[in-house]
Amino acid sequence: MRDVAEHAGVSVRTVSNVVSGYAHVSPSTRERVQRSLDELGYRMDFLAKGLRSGRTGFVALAVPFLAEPYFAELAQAVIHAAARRGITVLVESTAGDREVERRILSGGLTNVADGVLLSALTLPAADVGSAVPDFPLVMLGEHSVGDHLPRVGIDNVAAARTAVAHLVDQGCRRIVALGRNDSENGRQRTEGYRQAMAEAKVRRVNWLVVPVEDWTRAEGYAAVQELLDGDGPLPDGVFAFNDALAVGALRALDASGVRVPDDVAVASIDDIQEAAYTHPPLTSIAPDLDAIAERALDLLERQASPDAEADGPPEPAAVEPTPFRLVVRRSSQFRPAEG
Amino acid sequence: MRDVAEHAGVSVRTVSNVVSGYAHVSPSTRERVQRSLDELGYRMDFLAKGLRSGRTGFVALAVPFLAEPYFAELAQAVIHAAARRGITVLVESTAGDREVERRILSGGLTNVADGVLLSALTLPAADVGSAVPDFPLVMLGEHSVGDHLPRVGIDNVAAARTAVAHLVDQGCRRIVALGRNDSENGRQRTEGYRQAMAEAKVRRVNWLVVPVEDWTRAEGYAAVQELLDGDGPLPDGVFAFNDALAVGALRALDASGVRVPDDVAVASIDDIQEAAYTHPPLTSIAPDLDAIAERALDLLERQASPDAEADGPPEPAAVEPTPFRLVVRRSSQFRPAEG
DNA sequence: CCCGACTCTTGCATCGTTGCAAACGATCAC
DNA sequence: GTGATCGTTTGCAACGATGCAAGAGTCGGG
Repeated sequence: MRDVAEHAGVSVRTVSNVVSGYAHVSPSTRERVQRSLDELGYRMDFLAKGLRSGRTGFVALAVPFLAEPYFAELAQAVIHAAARRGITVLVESTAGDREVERRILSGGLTNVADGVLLSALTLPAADVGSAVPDFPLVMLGEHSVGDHLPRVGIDNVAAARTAVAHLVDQGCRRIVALGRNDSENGRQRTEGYRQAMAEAKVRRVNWLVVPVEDWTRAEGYAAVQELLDGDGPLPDGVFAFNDALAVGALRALDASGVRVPDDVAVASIDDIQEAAYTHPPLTSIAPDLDAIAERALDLLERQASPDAEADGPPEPAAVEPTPFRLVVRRSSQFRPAEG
Repeated sequence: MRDVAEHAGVSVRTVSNVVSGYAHVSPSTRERVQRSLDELGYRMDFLAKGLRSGRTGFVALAVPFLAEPYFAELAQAVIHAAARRGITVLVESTAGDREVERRILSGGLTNVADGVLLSALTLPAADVGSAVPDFPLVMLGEHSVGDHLPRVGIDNVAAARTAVAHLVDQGCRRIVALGRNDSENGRQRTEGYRQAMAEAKVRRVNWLVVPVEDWTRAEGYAAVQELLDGDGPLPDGVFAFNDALAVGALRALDASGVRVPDDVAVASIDDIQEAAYTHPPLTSIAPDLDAIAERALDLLERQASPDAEADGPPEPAAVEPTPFRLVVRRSSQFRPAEG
């Protein structure tokens, strides 16, 4: 910038004014500086700007596994939404490591990013504690890790209930819930399953929740395989906690010659792009990723604004779940044999 | 840092020495400073450090679509490899926008990142020109956009040839190549297809290259649908340029009642995780993503090192393609009716 | 007992940019 | 003609860290 100033015969400060679009710069000066700028191929140093102004224009997004389609699509949505605001996204992959998530929560990314979006998969509430972080933070997906933290996501209980109710509507009675684990998300989706089953007055003996380690295709495959190998009565419906599990389940059912949806109906949550191309196409709950991304960024900006501390607890509207919809495809077109 | 110095009763410089692990600091001082550090919850400012030292510890990775599984998995591999070197990855999504890619090439990320990894999908060679960028840059995937730029990726011609040769081995004769477009990658994979067909002495009349816009599931579906609706003879093999296209193709074949692999064998390139769960499981060429990530980072580091300018053109070894292997699954188990 | 060598600590300048407030020149109203 | 006002430009300091080189203190050898 110093070079540019010299080349244009003005002060460094004036160059800064031109670059940052300050109003009171005479057209002639502006043009002259602009020419020097172009001629010398000047590029602004983000670091210095960030150091001086305290804002970097970065938002960090931490997800457990970027290679999992759901998170990849979420990241894409966030990047897109951020780009429209002139914000660049820094994507971190925590690998589901509790330690990494904790480090992020305790401010490991401050100074690098103006705000942090954390999609914590494994983080137990205990780790979060009740400390409110000293930097803008929004939790994605989890809806009760800590009530004091702003968060964005669908209502997991309602989503699960909707999916299971749909299976019930199709005539399924013996519905397996696939995917319980000790995550908050897992608990909530289990609860949604329970509610739907209770509402439908399905007899308790037909309730079955199958636990898995991770919500991956491999786990879904293994769990269903085991179920089929067992000696219990076969289910007529599978509600997978996410699409990856459902994809694994579909493969296992297919491998064992169980027909979907004729013998077993399948539905799940996430509606990743892959879901429209499975065999058969998968019925799934589609969260509005764009809405999630937009709202998350809104919340970050609100936290960053100076009057943030004035309004104490987050507004009720801020924690209202984002919308979702049920996308019905062939996997759930179950019609039980009459009689 | 000033606060810490005051709290510990030493100078700012000494605190800096402790933080950066300078050798000549007395144990007592070190411990005292360390205690103050912990007590005040000191966190180093990346920006200031970066501004002073000229290195940020960031590497930027630009891919066309993060939501495409192949790129998500590639990003995951890069993030993982970078993490082991203490490097943080900044993931950009260019949305396949030529303008965005060009901006990155002309240095839009300098100062933010120590180096840039660019996976350019659409960028024509003309845009690259022959100008060598003034910052560390490594191209991913593309293998002849500009010979002067270091690049990492598999040999696309060989990969395509291997996949097609495999289909030929299975007895396929009328093999459709699905995915030509005007990208460099597309040209190379088309060339590999041609070579394999020629080597197998397949009659020209059985060669067929179907063009598509993007390498997505939807395009793969549409292309195959159109093919089946046409009045030409049906193929007995499909070589898709990537797994996404293959997934779409499988779905279209299934929807039309064409059996895979009995009627048509399918193979493609990428071996994304999804490939093991399609119907039937998809035979695919698996590039070694970890090797790609490692080598790309190596090349960046070499460019960043001070003696980089000494050794003129990149070493031959640096441009040697990374390894890949053929993963055979059921989709290619074609056995033609005898006679 | 003094001096050099070594260890530990420190002050100053600096990276590239922007906030602040003053300086400058011109225009305007009285 | 003079003071107030406005638009335009500028110098200085600062953001938080590190490179450099010098200062303070300690030890051992001559």
